[in-house]
Amino acid sequence: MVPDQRELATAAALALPRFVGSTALFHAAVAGRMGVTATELHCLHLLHGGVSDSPTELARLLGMSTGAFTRLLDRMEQHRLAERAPDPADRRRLVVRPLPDRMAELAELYAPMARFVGERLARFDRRQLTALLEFLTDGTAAAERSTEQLPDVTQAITR
Amino acid sequence: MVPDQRELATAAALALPRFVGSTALFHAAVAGRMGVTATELHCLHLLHGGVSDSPTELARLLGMSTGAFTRLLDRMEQHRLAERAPDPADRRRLVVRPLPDRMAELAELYAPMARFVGERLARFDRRQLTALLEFLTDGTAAAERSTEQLPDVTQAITR
DNA sequence: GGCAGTGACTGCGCAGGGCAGTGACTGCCT
DNA sequence: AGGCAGTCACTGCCCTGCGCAGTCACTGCC
Repeated sequence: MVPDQRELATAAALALPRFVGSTALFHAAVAGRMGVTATELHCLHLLHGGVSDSPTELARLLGMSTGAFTRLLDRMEQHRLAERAPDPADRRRLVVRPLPDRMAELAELYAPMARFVGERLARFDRRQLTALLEFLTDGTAAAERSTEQLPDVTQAITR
Repeated sequence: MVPDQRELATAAALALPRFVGSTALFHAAVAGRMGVTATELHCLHLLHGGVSDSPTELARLLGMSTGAFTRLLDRMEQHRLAERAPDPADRRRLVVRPLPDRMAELAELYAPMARFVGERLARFDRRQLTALLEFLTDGTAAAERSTEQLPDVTQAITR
């Protein structure tokens, strides 16, 4: 049987949460092996992606308070994942910089997944890659937007 | 400029962790609105996907101990997300069943993401959908496998 | 019919994160 | 120039989710 377009779409929609769940779990496991938290690893990804170096902004992207982020940074410095540096332009602020120290270790742990991703992507043609890339980047934006615009309507909690 | 195959592939590989991170954060936010934990929601997904109904197996898939899962189940019952039922075949075991009670609420909160996913997938042709679906399902398997086979080699922790 | 193995469940401790308050610093607005 | 609200990172205090290890019930193998 050849699945039609609609079937493929619904199947993909169902596979998505499962994929995200298992991948997030893999991240957590990698973090565990490195002796750090999943949050620290998530932050490290943001730093390496060059998304931001501002504590407040990073805290927002990580979905946590600035207070919690302060202690997250403490841990990340302790674990040699990142470091604080003063912001010359504004003496209240500071910039967060990723450290290269443990990148080799990280790469080693990520290796099996990286290999899988590499192999899979190599099999796709340009149109397929474009679709996947669009889905990922626009999905990221949609997720961030949706997170901020979540309705408060949920008084219906049974308690 | 038209990006070539390799550029597309590396871009996708970079976009992946970001996507997973933001999506996981969205899940956590949805959970927060429902007054439950992200773990409870993750478990609920597994239950609805029909992945398993065994506490031990679910605990494994969620990356936690059976003891912690017992209390997770307690909370899920309290929050009307799932219920325990005895296993007629083995009186030590029990089966976990998802409850429909709060599905409407869940669907409402997921709506913006579901809409995005629906729209995006509708634009893709069959080949693109196939690629995406393969990537998701095989990626799930790869993540689960990789999680279990993580090397212990990480003595290099600076401590 | 005994016994190791497996299932779910409980005390205890720990750690990550929220909340609210603090002090340093900025830049706007008279 | 100078005061003042706003912003930034940081600190108790608390709450909660989870791991660990031990417990009891039950199974099936020998």
